[in-house]
Amino acid sequence: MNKFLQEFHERGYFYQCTDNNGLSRTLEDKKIKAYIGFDCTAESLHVGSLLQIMCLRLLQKHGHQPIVLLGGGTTRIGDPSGKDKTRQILEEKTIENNIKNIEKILKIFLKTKNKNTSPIFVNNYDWLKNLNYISFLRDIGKHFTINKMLNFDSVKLRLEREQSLSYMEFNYMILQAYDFLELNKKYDCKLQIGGSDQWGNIVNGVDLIKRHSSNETFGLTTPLITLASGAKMGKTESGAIWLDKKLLSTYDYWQFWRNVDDKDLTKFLKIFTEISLDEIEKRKNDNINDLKILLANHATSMLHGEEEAKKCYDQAKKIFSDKSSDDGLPKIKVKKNEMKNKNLSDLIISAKLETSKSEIKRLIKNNGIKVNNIKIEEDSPISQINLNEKNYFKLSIGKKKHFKIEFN
RNA sequence: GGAGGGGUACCAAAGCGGUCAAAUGGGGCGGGCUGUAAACCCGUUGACUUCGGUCUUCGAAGGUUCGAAUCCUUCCCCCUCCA
Repeated sequence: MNKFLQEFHERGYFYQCTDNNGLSRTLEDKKIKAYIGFDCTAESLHVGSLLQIMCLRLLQKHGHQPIVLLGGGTTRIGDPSGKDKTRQILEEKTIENNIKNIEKILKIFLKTKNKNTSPIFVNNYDWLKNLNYISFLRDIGKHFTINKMLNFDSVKLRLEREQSLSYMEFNYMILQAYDFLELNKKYDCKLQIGGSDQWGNIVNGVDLIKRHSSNETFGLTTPLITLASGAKMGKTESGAIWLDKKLLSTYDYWQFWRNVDDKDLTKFLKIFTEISLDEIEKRKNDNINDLKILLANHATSMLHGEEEAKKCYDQAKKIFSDKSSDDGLPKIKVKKNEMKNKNLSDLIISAKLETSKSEIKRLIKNNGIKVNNIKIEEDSPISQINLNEKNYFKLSIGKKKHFKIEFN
């Protein structure tokens, strides 16, 4: 098997392929261009898209060139795959904005130095916006039979549940297939990769290209990654794990990886880091917490850089290992005169660490708030808090959130 | 178009004139145990409060009543069945 495909399998990226042997041969033959489309309904990507990003990097590693399709056109329609309801239609401006942001994030992950593997960014709005309806139906529409379309899961499931499916959404798969055709024509793109929910859309593209221009292309899908808890990758209870530090701090991103379930650890090391499989195998009996740190460091480095990852590690170490040290805690500056007659709870609210006083009371009652590592029994004036010689005190909310409150 | 059923907190779901800030489960948060894990156990889960209470909330707006999530009217939305 081709090396790219082999690693694709070994790392747990593989779910389905339209033609394993054919693809292997093609990849072996020469370096190709492959594309992955990204949904632009949110302003950023979260870790749910990270596997796709890793695929792009893997392509680069093996000398192939990734094409990143940002679906400016298709996002205007909404993919019905896996959805019970029509998505809210987004404003044009929002979509444009999302695309810019997402592109920025992807550029962090992808290598741009080597011309042969540097990613090509495309926006399908460029070719979809000017389609002529009649000629599109004649050229493209004739290759799709309703009989077959009705059998695709994205459509079938909707209909079976008697959920309405608009004609607009029904066309989504045709547009995605057309994207592939367009990329095949323009760039000789031979492969589309996507999540397993994209299988139908991808197969349609491969089919369309064969019928339309008799070119051979391939589709490859990745499994849906779930957490051991059963939750989908990306959205945790406390919010999505965004890949944008404006939405999720580097420290919290690091912590996400540091806190993965034991059962997910090896799987995640394979999928979300580029540590060699030999190395992972060799270290599999290491202390599990060290391995989690390894995962966190690698995953964070890839997105925020090694230096930032190191900072996160140091910060975590100080918070959880050397509890005595207050270095590296997030600092919150407070104006002394504004807080003169205020209680601790007022300070917490004004620093936006919590939003409600009732919540703070509850936390206090449940022993959740500490000042200088000592549980506090009740809300009390700030003036009673002992500051250390450097004019700050340490505030802890729960076991994992710690802050340095400085006065000036 | 006709006939029914329904919209309750983060989600699911009970309540069907006062004892309802609203059962129960999930989720969240906090605590315990531990390894910053999982499992388990306990507490908590509208806001404000001088801790006496006060204010806002059961699709929306009105009304009946001393009193409404609960009854009436209108409107909006969703679902099921029939055509």
